Amino acid sequence: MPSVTVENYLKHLLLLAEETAGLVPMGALSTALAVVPGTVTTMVKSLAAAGLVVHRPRQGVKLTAAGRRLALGVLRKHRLVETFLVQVLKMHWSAVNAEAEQLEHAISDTVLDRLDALLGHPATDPHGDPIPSRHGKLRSQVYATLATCPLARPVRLVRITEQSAEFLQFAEQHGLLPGASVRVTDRNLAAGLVTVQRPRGQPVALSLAAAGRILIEPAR
Amino acid sequence: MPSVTVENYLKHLLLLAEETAGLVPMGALSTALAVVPGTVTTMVKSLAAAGLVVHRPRQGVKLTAAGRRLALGVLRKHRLVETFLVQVLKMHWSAVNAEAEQLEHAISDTVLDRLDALLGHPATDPHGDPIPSRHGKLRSQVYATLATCPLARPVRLVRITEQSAEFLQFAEQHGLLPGASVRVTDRNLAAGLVTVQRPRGQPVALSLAAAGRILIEPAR
DNA sequence: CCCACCATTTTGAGTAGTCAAAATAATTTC
DNA sequence: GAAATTATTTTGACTACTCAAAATGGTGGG
Ligand SMILES: [Mn+2]
Ligand SMILES: [Mn+2]
Ligand SMILES: [Mn+2]
Ligand SMILES: [Mn+2]
Repeated sequence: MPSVTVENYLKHLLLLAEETAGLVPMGALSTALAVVPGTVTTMVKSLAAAGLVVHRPRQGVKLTAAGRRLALGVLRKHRLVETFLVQVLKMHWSAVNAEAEQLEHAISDTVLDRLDALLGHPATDPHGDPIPSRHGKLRSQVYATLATCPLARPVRLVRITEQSAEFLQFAEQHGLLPGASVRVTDRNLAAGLVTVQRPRGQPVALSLAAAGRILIEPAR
Repeated sequence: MPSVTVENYLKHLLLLAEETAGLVPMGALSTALAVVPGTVTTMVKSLAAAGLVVHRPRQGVKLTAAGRRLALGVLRKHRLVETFLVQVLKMHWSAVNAEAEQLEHAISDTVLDRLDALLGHPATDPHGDPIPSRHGKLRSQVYATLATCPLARPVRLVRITEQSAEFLQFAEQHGLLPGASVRVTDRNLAAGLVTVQRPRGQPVALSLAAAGRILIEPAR
């Protein structure tokens, strides 16, 4: 069985691959895992020796099919656990990422299946992140974001890709939850500011970076 | 925070202390943890240096107050998780010990409290094992067992201290569950055999060793 | 009292993962 | 097209466990 460390490397590699074309740079992994770059080089070489990743020195890494399979398993655990924590234990969506970070390594496939059934086989977690299927299918649709969508048109939030507890608390406070319907009333590229209006409520100002992490689809 | 290894050493030390007078011999810990004796010596010395245990060379180990406090926390997690797995996820009581062995190290105190509330603050787990309170109180009553109770009198099973999946499956098949009411009809010390009769059903034969792991109280 | 046996400890070695700091390669900048 | 900057790799060292096998210490039988 892969160690907790290996599972974390593979899962983060999968997440980074989603937002990176081609190889994931070593530095990105190093940042995501909060370890020093040299450590990543060492670990990636051993993952490569185990056939879980391909390492192109000085260029980056990517998962092999075997590595991706393992990573999807961990990600499925992560997101189902998050869903459980919110729906059954009524925890706040800003707190569950940290919890799931540990639990994803401790849950057996048996427990996972039971959890999945208990929750009614959900397709997404509390943040709108898609949950990989039992057989490793991951619905990864490309969405527009609050940073790119047309102005004034009503849009529905489908997913928040920012994990930090502070941001999620802020978002919830302003009704920016998956399913909410809003309109972008202004986008000031110079100032890097996006203004969002929801049906009944004050307008909310977001940085362009934050807006880019809120995925949407046209409403109605 | 203590590592998974340290948590396991402390928890097993607590369990072994329950069935041992005085110091726990190094060999007992070595067996319980499935590591070689020399490893236990090394680890116990480092636990002693951390103030979690007292080590009397060539005699044994015991928990300090600090070590016991930590061990009770782990045991509480273990038993609440077992209860959750049986009551909410409907798993078999013979499967949950192995699952909880991992999860006990991955659950935060926050999640634990929610779980405890969801389950209605249970006093015992599915095996009848007492669950330590949030503040580290462990009800440890001394019970008779099927190996020691008077013959022919009705007794109620309160706790099964044997954890092996095979035994628990066997026990369940013969209705030997916490709460069940039975009578010991015969006890043959020479053959090491105990015969148990339950209200409607065939008599069951148990080894003396197995019978000693089924704790009871007088019924009615 | 001594020897044999058993539990425990010691010694030496290995694996997994990590960091700090120096070396190297690739990319920008001028 | 150097020189400077930045990313990555290498090197050397450390922590936390673990095992195999040899050494040691108690105990209990003769
Ligand atoms: Mn994790
Ligand atoms: Mn999520
Ligand atoms: Mn454990
Ligand atoms: Mn139990």
